[in-house]
Amino acid sequence: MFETIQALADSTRFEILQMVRHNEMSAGEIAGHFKGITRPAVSQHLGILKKSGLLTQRREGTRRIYSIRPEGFAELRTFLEDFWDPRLIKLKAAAEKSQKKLRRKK
Amino acid sequence: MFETIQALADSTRFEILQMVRHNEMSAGEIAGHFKGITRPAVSQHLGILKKSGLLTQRREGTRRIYSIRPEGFAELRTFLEDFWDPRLIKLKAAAEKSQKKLRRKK
DNA sequence: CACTAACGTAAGTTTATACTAACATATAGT
DNA sequence: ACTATATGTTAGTATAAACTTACGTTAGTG
Repeated sequence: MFETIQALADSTRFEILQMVRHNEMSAGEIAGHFKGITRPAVSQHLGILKKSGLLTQRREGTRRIYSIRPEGFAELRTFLEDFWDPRLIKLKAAAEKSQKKLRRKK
Repeated sequence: MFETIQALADSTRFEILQMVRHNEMSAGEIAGHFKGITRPAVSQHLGILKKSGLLTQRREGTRRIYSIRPEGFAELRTFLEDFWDPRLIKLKAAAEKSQKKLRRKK
């Protein structure tokens, strides 16, 4: 899970995900969109994204096609939903309300 | 948004969030839970978390109390929901289904 | 006002991460 | 079998991020 977050937290990898978000792309196509960064570097990023579960890869001849792995994003969403339970917001709001009341009575 | 993701992607900051998730804590209390890391380092992490919108801070005398900022997490959740639109999953699933049918007819 | 407690901040150092260059592999075509 | 294309891998380097030490600040206390 934390691995997934770390995979997201790099601007190049973030861009890659934006790129393949709708249409799957080959490693070469992806690398072609980056200027000022070499192909091997992109390849390494693809490896990290794959390992983290945010991308999947399939082979097509000599090319490797990368596409979004929805499950990876779903897991992350679920984690965030569970992390900060909205029910706690209500409890906190109630607590603050009663505190204000007490202060006013002083 | 990306700032938020980067803020999450550090193990110390991740732990801090787990700690204050349910009960707000002072900077000193938080730093006290970390051995092998100094108080100033924790303070810097708190600054990053605050700047990213995941924590809020209020003063109480000489102490600073940190607590989760629900909006920060909500924004992140929303982003992830929008990022990979679930409707696309259905489209893709449908496409694959019809492909299988075509293959069977061969 | 002097002193302490609880912090944040800044400058410099260490460590982790991204990057490059050179090499390795695998598939397709001639 | 040879060559080209598309890509991954590895070792070493450069850059960014986290950490430490020393210092600064603000609110309470005698």
